[in-house]
Parts: sequence; C-alpha cells; structure tokens
Amino acid sequence: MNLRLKRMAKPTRQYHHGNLRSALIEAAIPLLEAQGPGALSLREVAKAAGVSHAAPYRHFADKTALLEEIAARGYDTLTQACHKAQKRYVDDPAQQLVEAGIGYLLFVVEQPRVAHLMFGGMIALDACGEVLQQSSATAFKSLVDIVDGGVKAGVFRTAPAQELTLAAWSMVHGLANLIASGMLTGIADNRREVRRLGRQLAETLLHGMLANDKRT
Amino acid sequence: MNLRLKRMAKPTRQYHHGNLRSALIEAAIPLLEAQGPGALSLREVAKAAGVSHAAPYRHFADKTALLEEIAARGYDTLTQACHKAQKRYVDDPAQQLVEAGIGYLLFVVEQPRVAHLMFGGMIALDACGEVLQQSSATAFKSLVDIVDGGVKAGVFRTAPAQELTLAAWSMVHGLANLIASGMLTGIADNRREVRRLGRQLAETLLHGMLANDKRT
DNA sequence: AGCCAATGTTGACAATGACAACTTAGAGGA
DNA sequence: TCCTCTAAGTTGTCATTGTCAACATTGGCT
Repeated sequence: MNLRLKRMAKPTRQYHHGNLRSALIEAAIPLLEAQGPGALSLREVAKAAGVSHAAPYRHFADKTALLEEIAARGYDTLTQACHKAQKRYVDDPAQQLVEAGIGYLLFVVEQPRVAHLMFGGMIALDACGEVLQQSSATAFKSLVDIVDGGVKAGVFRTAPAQELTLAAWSMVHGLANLIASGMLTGIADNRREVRRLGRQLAETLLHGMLANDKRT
Repeated sequence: MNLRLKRMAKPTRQYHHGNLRSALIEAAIPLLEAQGPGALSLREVAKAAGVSHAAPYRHFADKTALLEEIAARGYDTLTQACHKAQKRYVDDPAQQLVEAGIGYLLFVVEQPRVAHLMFGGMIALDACGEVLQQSSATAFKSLVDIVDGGVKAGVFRTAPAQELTLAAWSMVHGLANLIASGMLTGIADNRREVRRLGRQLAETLLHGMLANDKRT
C-alpha cells in the first residue's frame, strides 16, 4: 500500500524505470540534434532520462549500440516513407518515386544529425551491428521495389538491373546529404522549399539533363 | 658546424620539428583512415608525429581545427578534379561532367574517412571555420562552372539557374556517400568498378530515367 | 654575443566511456 | 503468504582524452 502510494506520488523516481531503453533513445535524440553526434555523451543522456551514469549499460552494450539503434529507427522511417508512397500512388511509379524521395528529404531536414548518424560513418561500417545493417538494407530494398515496379510497367526505360535504382537513390541521398550538411542553407530551409527542390530534381532525374535536340 | 652534424645525425629528435603542422596532418590521415574519425585521438596523432601530446596546440587551436584542415584539403582535391576535367575536355561539357564526377568518386573510394569528415557533419556546420567554408564553396563553384558551360553551349537543357547543377552535384555526391558508407560493398570496391559506375550513372543523369515513349 | 618569440615539453584537471561490486524491488514458486 | 532470484539501477573507480598553464629550448635577428 505504502508502495503504491509512493508510486503514484512520484512515478519518475521509481528505482526501476519501466522502459528505460526507449526513454534513453528518446532522451538522446533531442540532445543529438542540439549538439551534434560528436558532442553527445552517454552520461548526459542518462542524466536527461533521470538515471545514473551507468544505467544505460544495462540496455546498451556500448555507446555505439545506442547510436546504432537511433540510426536504425531512422532507416525504418525511410522504409515507411517508401511504403506510404507506393500505397498512395498505385500504378504511378514516377509519382511514387517523387513522393518517396520527398519523404526521404523531409526526414533529413527535420533530423539532420540523426541523418548524419545514418550516413556519416560515425558508426564503423564494417563493425555495425545486425540491426542497423538489416534496417538499412530494408530501406534500400523498398526503394528498389518502386523502381522495379516502374521498369516492369514500362514507365522507366529498361536498363541493367540496379542502374536506375542506384541513380535514383544516389540523387535523393545526395540531396539529402547536402541539406543535412547545411550546404544548401538559404535554398532548402523549410519543408515547403524542400518539397519544391525534391520535385525539381525528380524532374531532372526523369527527363535527363540533355537538351532536347541532343538526345539520342 | 656542430649544429649541422647534430641535425644530420638525428633529424627526428630535434626540439623544433621544422614543419610540424604539415607533419601532423600527414600523420593524422592514415590514422583517420584506419580507425575512423570518432576514434581518432589528438594525442595519438602527436605520438605518430613524434612530438608530445600538447604540441599540436601550437599549430591548431583545437582538435576540430585539425580535422577541418584535413577536410579542406579534401575539398581542394575535388576542385582540382573539376579543373582538370575542364582542361582535358574543352568544348565537351558532358564529358567534363562525367570526368569530374569520376574524380570525385575516386577520391572518396581512396579516402572514405576523409570524405566522411567532409560530408558527415562531425564538424559542426554552423561553427565551421572560414577555411573549410571557403574550400567547400570553391569546390561547389567549380562544378557549377562546368554545368553553366554546358547550358551556355546549348548541350544541357535550359533550366532555372542552379537546378541542373544541383541535380548533378546531388547525384555524384550521393553516389560518393553511398560508396564511402560501405553500402555498395561488392559493387564499387576498386577504381575500375567505380569508373564504370560513374559512367553508368552519368548516362542516366544525362538521358533521364523515363522510357523513350514516355518523354514529353 | 645575447635576447626573444616561436615552438615543444611536462604536469594537471575535468569530462567521458567503460567496468566491477553493491543495492533494490518485483515477479513467480514453495 | 513469504522467500528468493534476477533484472535493472547505483555508486565507485580507472584509463583515456581534450585542453590549458607553466616551464624549457632554440634558432634567427639585432
């Protein structure tokens, strides 16, 4: 009884947190976005979550493990963006591609530091855990699916298997990185501008750079 | 005379190193490529250069300052790749673009960790020093020049000022990042494969993704 | 010859990642 | 109902690291 009272009175002060794992991740993201991945300290995350400095080690083997988890969640978001685009524009692969790309970009604008975590190599590529590898592979695959659909529907030109996918992925990934790195400050600051940019580049990607009279 | 003898006898043991600044940078790059940017310690770099742990502070205000310098040199390399391509294929903007892009990619394959430093946001975007900002802007500008040349020559289609440049930059930058992140392991492992990939994507960039009968 | 400013060195401190030893509490069996 | 076992948190500690301050060295300039 006494226990229950205590629990109701100050639920945040329980010895056992409940689901510290998620709490740590959610505490970490704002800090990450505020100070950048290099400056993020595990102890600070612990403090933000209201636990002692060593508590995280009960849930993450490593500082890297926490970061990997955050990155993996980022990839999951991208995967979902692809799926959403596919469902929304059935039978219009070009539009699917544009929408998925824009989803990709919007995510990066809102969580640039998380994006850096995903793409920036802070996490050793070779040594990255299975979770991350799985998530990133899945994200890639959902983009491949869209492009594949377009090729099979005859909307995209026929080309060596991955060629088109890689081109599409490279472009959206590149633009995302440029935005996340702040190289496009002034051009892509808010969601509206990013949408416009995304559509613009998609146009170029679909129709090419060459002048009409120079096309083969 | 005595001095000269001493200098010849043990040149590495001089109290004054001579040009420690460069030596530190050159010592840092292999370490960086070996262990990744996160694991790089300034003390380790100092030891590799044969000086004490605080010596670097006579040449770099900060650990970040050293990293920025390395990144800046990377951008300079990219700039040179652009210029080289322009000189080599005068009057063929498309080929200039392809060559510059391949140069970009080759650099990234050989120094992926340096590339991460340049693109990955380890260095705070807003707080990055002038040197870095200057170098990256210059690199961008040399790419813009190539595309501009193509537009003016009527080879590329006319489009809002930066649109084409941004598309080209995004694609090459994206592919470079994918390679550097190790996401294309097995597809782009050596220079030859990277060249092939670069040419392939350039093809798609120039001609577009759409099937012939779908073009406007 | 002698001074001085640039360049290196040693020593110290706080922050951090990581581990070990100890504590708590809540779930499930006797 | 009570007991115990273990997952989850805590405190303490250590090595590493970035950074600064105080001291040492030396080569060039007067």
